[in-house]
Amino acid sequence: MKNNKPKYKLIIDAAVDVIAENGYHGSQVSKIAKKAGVADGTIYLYFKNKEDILVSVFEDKMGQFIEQIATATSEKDNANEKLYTLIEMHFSQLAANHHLAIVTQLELRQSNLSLRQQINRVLKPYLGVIDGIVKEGIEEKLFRNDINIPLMRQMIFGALDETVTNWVMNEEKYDLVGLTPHVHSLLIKGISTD
Amino acid sequence: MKNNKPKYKLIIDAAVDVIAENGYHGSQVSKIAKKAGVADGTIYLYFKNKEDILVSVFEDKMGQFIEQIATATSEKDNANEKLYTLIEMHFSQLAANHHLAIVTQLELRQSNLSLRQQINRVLKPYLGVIDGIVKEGIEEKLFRNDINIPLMRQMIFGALDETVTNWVMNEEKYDLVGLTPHVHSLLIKGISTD
Amino acid sequence: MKNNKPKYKLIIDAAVDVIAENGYHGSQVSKIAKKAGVADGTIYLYFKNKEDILVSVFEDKMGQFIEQIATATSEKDNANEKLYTLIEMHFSQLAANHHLAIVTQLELRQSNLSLRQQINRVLKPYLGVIDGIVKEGIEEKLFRNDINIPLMRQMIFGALDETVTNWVMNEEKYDLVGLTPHVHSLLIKGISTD
Amino acid sequence: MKNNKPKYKLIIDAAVDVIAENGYHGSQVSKIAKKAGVADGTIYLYFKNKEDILVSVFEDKMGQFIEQIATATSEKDNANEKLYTLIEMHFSQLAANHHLAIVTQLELRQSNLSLRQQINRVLKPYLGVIDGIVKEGIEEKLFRNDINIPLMRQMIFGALDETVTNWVMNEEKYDLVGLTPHVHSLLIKGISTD
DNA sequence: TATGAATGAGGGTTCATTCAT
DNA sequence: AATGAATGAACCCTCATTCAT
Repeated sequence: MKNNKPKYKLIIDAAVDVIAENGYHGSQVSKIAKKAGVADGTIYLYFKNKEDILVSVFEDKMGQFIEQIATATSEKDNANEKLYTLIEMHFSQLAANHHLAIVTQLELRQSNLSLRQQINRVLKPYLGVIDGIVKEGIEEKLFRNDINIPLMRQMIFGALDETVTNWVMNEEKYDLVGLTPHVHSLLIKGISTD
Repeated sequence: MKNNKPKYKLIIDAAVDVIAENGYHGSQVSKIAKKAGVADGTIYLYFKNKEDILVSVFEDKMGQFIEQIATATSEKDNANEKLYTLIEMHFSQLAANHHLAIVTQLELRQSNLSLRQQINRVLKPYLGVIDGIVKEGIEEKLFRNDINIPLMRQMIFGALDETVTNWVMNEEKYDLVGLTPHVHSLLIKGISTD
Repeated sequence: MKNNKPKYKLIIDAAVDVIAENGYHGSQVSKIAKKAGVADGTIYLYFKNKEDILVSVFEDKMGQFIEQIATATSEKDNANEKLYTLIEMHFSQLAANHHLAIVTQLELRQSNLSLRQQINRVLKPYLGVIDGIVKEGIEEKLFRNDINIPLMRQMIFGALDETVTNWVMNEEKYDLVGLTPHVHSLLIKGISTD
Repeated sequence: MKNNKPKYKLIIDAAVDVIAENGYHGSQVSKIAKKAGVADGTIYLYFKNKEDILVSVFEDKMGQFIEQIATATSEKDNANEKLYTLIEMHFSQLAANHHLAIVTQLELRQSNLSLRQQINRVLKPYLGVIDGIVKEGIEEKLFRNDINIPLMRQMIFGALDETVTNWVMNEEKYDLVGLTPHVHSLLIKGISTD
């Protein structure tokens, strides 16, 4: 219901900007309300509490993020290409959205455990996409069949996430998307020479 | 009767326990002082402020953590074995210290940027150890010579970190150390069948 | 039932009472809030910080004090009568307001330099009134033309201030306003017999 | 007893310097101890508490101040000259001792009521000296015999004190001692032309 | 006498949330 | 639906004083 309201969207977008500009701890509800052009109290007509705003930011933005990746990978023919596309889009979407990258990689991690768990819940479908690619790769005999799928998924996600975080913390000074083939190659072939 | 441990150590150890039990935001200085058996004011004879306690916890505990790994890996003969040992010890040390694992993987990440940057500073030597192993592997021709070392290091660290975080968030229900050969294998050989 | 006074005024009046009763250092913000019948946080909707309450008390109360004196003296015909009126009103206004007298003569002086300088700023117009009377007296040839005006103003203010402070410190046991003719006479004619 | 100890003196002198340099509220006991070259605890072998240090500073320094003035005035032949000498020495002693002037005129006034009352006790003898001069002047028929002596004393002290305070607050930019004849003249002859 | 490590009470201020309008 | 004034709980840190040595 609330997703259809324009104010809901106004507040979500204001929250991303405010958090990116002021940091997690500098983002008071009143500041978000001001940026969104609504009264403080209005926030509570659309969100249960402050944490709900943050979760909703993540749901909303990551929802789109994940959907884009899910759609794009589904159009590829094999697991190898799908993984490449996933990496490329993971990087390109965050590289294209400065504020969102700061919020997801740095600011939202400063939240309490409860929020972190809800964020993980939002990430579940993305992890599902990765799982699907790995499974498909095994079926296609492109990937080894002795791998622990959840573990592989963690490694892929951990590698991408750490790469993006480092890029953000280094003030986005280099070309993130350009790392795609290297990351893909390392995940596919590993580090070994043989 | 009295505790002979130096107060500095008492406070560090108390902080780990209190943070693990109450979470980052539930860890008031007074709670740490009480657990350490000292007065609130005594904390400030040994630490500049609350953030300094947290940084010191990380420096102290991670300092040992890193040193153990550095020593153990240096005793191995080649990069392959060194990487295996690094993974195994990374997992085993955190698996052996429940509270420390919670603090490093979950609670300390909820901190502000300033603290995060200090934490990264402490991690530098560990990243240096990983870099060293990768370089050595290339020299030994065990590892491919076309890999981007900082990227590889990020992927290794990201994979280990994500694996431990997931283990902690899943309430440590499975055997973390047992994942060592799988993680090692994936990093070394990648996911591909050929 | 509810108090219709604006909160700003409620807090100012509460502050005068609380400071007079508890002393400067015994006047916690929470005590002032309680006396004013508002929440602690409400104070900060009307005042920047605690010091701002104190400055505002002085501005508000002394503003009225000074205006009364300025108006009354302007209605007198010559500098001599104006000086008499100034002394009389200076004494009578403080004698009529027990709490205000304690606050201005004793408590507000226990403040830090920054507050003291702001208090001096508020007093400026009063010192200007005194200067004006002295100048007028010189023009009217009632007062000597060889006097240093700032010095004379300091002496007049110092004499009045010291007289009121002594009266307050002696628990207001005698008639302050009754001293008017003596103080006036001493300022006008000096101590000498010739 | 304690007055004979060198450490007592060391601490008193350190206190004057520390207060003049750091202000009343910036003068922690530990800072005074450090400046005096003794341990914090040693302070409490010579002084009951912090307030006692401050009272003792005033007793010690003002004791000398008053004694000098009492001696010098007693050597003059009539009340008129004695008053002149008192003003001159009041100004010159404070003008000669920058730190002491700051402490007596500004910093010590930021103290609580109890300390202020003790300071007044120390000032009593000085007020007695002024009283004596006024009485003598009346007896010598140099001064009017209809004046209220305590009031006159307040006015004299108030005038001198206000003059010195203004000089200190104006960063001692002009010649304080040079004001002596003007202040004397105003006190003796008043402001009137006749 | 002298030390200085240890104590612990005390308070200004912020900000998420509410509710009367 | 919308407002925004009002609420009040929560907490880090300082520093005068003590006391075991």
